[in-house]
Amino acid sequence: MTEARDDATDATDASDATDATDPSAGGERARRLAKVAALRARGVDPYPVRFDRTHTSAEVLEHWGHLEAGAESGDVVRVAGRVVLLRRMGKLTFATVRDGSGTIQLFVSLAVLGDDGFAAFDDLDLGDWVGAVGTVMKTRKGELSVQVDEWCLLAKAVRPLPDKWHGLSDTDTRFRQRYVDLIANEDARRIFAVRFAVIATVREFLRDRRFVEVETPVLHEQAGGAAARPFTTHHHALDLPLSLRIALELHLKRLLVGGMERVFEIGRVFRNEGLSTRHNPEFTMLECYEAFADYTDMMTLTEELVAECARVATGGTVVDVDGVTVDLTPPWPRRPMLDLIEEHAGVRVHPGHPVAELEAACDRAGVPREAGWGPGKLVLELYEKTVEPNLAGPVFVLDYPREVSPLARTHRDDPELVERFEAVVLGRELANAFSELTDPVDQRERFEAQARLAAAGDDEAHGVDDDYVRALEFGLPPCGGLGIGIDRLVMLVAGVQSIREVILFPHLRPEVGDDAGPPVL
RNA sequence: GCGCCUCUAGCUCAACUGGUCAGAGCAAGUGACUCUUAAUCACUAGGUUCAGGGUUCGAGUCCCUGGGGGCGUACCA
Repeated sequence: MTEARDDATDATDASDATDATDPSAGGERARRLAKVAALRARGVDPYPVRFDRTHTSAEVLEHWGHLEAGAESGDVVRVAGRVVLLRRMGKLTFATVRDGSGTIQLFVSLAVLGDDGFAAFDDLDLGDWVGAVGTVMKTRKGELSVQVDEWCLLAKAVRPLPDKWHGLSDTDTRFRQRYVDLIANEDARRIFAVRFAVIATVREFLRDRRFVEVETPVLHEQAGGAAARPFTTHHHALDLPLSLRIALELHLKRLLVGGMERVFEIGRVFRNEGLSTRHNPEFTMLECYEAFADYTDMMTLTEELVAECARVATGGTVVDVDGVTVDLTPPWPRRPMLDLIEEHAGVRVHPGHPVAELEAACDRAGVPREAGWGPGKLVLELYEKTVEPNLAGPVFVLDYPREVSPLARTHRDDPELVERFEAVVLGRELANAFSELTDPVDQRERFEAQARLAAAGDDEAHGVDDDYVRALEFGLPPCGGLGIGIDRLVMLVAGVQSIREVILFPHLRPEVGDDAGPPVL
């Protein structure tokens, strides 16, 4: 028994009263808080200001990984990380320490540190952050290690780590306390590494093609660019109702009017709708616009971009999502929507057909419909209910009804259709793109049609954006636009089924209970 | 919003049809151990079985209400 341990034990006893009301980890948190007090009493700061690190664990492996078992390099390094495993052997302790790059073993011996230093190291708990100074060596069993000459506590953890083998699997806790998930679960760290790689790849890919990254407002006077219910808020000083954006589209196209020929934005958008494995109220959207291009150019861009993300994230263009293999290698098939409906529902429809006929087609296909839907909406419903869920993909679904696409250019060959596609993978929309509508008169009419829907009670339709039409009146060059849900792209290349797995802090109902409350001291 | 499933120690999980059933592993405490690798070994402690009602001689188990989560569905161009 060392003096330090005596202090800690006494302090624990002194704070026994807190145990009964401590909501976390039984008495473990109180015990560790008592250690913090004991450290301070000895003049040790359990939360010091900084540490000079010379090497990450990966760098130690890179430079000294070749050492022979049992060899000492003689090179001194300073490493830092969280203690995730401890193996105490009496006068020798092995600690596995993890930093952002991996893990490194600390080799800690009584003979080197002396009684006090060794006893203090023995007082560490799993989860504590430490900094260590020592010689790089390899144990007789061949484990690369730092033989510790000096060390210090960098941050005391007062809550215990989850099970070191089984990790943390409770989804509620994993998402609410993502920090614990990231500590405990290798797969969580992997998924977010994929996410960061995908976003970096998108930026690099588009910059290589001379797209300029821009930032546009999140607060809109009038939400537009998509069919969705916005969140609303209020600006106090201006006494102005505002909406959070539901898309990036309208501002980006204004920039093309201004002469910026290729722009993109990766930004958060917000939609006030239900939650599911595929929907989070706020999610990250990529939109890019290219002057003088049309939707066929956007198809090429899409398949190349997605394939490149998959290559960077996984090394190849064939991904596996829960046992289902998807080959993302370009080119992807391009199929008109009306052909697909004919294949899957056995009926040749067209948005130019009479409403009664299309309603009958829906009824025969067992697709529920609402009174008042126009022909375009009926055709779209037929597609979404009978075709989309069955498309393994990747596939480009081409040429949507004009009525349901108020921002897309009328099709060059068919006035009832627009030049629009969605990329579908595993029955889900991954990308949405058009040859953009550039005619200000046509655009105003489309907006007015939406405004009539809104007036009729459709809370996902929006009114006329006068400033946007004014911008078009200055001349929007012919252009193609593309939107990709980054979260869904990450899900695809990371091979996960829930959007919550790829969002660091997914939206959940408010937490109940007192575990997150103030410390009981 | 609706339907189904689920909630047991800090973590991961047990407990046949209601009947010594509140248990195990990890984590924690004590002890042994100078080459471990999820270290090992011995001992110890740890619970409002999500909350509140109810049925019963008896409820972790059955019923009701509420809460969290999951899945499906609706909504989601």
